[in-house]
Amino acid sequence: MLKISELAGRIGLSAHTIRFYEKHGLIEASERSESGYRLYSAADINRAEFVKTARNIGFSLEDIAQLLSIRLDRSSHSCQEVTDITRNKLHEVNRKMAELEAMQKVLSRLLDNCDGGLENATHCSILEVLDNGGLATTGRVN
Amino acid sequence: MLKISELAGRIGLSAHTIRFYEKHGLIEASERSESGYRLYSAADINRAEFVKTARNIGFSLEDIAQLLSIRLDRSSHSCQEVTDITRNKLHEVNRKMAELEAMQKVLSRLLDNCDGGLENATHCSILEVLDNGGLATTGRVN
DNA sequence: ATTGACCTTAGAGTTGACTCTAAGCTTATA
DNA sequence: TATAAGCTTAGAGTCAACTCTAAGGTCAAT
Repeated sequence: MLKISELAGRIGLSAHTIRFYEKHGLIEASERSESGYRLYSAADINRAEFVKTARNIGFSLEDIAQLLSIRLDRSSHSCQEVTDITRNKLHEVNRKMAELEAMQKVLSRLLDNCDGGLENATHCSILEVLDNGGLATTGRVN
Repeated sequence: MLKISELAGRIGLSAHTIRFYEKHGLIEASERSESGYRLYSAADINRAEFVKTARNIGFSLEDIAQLLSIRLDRSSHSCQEVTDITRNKLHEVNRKMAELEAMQKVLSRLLDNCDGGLENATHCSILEVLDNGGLATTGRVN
């Protein structure tokens, strides 16, 4: 049985975060010591590690709550429920990537067109683009 | 001179958001009507459009505040100050992209290895990976 | 004159995932 | 025995960028 900061050290979270996860139903201590300290069993540790792994991959706490409830009673849930959660997450990641890629392209182009020297910004091309509502789409299209 | 919701309609923001931007020093109404309504001049509109364009590109409100102060007095700022802000933003975007790419890889691999059928989740490979601390890095490396 | 749409302000609420504080027990070490 | 480290709780604070609410004043049209 581990105390909270032992568990924390083991899985790489703070004790604060573990209590926070507990409040959200993700992690629990199946026992308490006489003085009320949380005590984590091997099963509790596994569950906490599951949470940490899922979090590392990028699942939200809500996703993880769902995954945990499936994990708790695998036989009454379908494999599809798990892939659905995973696929939704992948879609979300893809959407965000697309957004970031668009930003990346614009920012790189802004930098390409601006020398960035120490002279004053009177004719700074980046400021001009911002003033003119964005990059003109004349010329070649990517 | 435009009233706030006219400006809002013109640049595609809500009146709420414009007031919010004003509170943060990004947008201002250079005049007020007798009854206290905000009135936006052509210069105010340009500034608001600058803000909107920068926001669309992905700059934070803080970045934009800096860009605006440069724009307000271009001759006493260097072009480099602008490229620094832009380059920092690009780095930030690159970092986030790398994170998302890592997530994307893991999620796709999880889905590849799982059939996602309607049978129960007793042997769901995704749950197994989560239980075992993540994807094993045996086999080929990407 | 009365709607209804629009404006004002100050300030609170939202989201997600923490992060920290305060006040007070408990346990281990010197 | 005293001190420090660690635990408990409830609840507040943080971040960014909105988003909304309440209570009230203004304006155009009927």
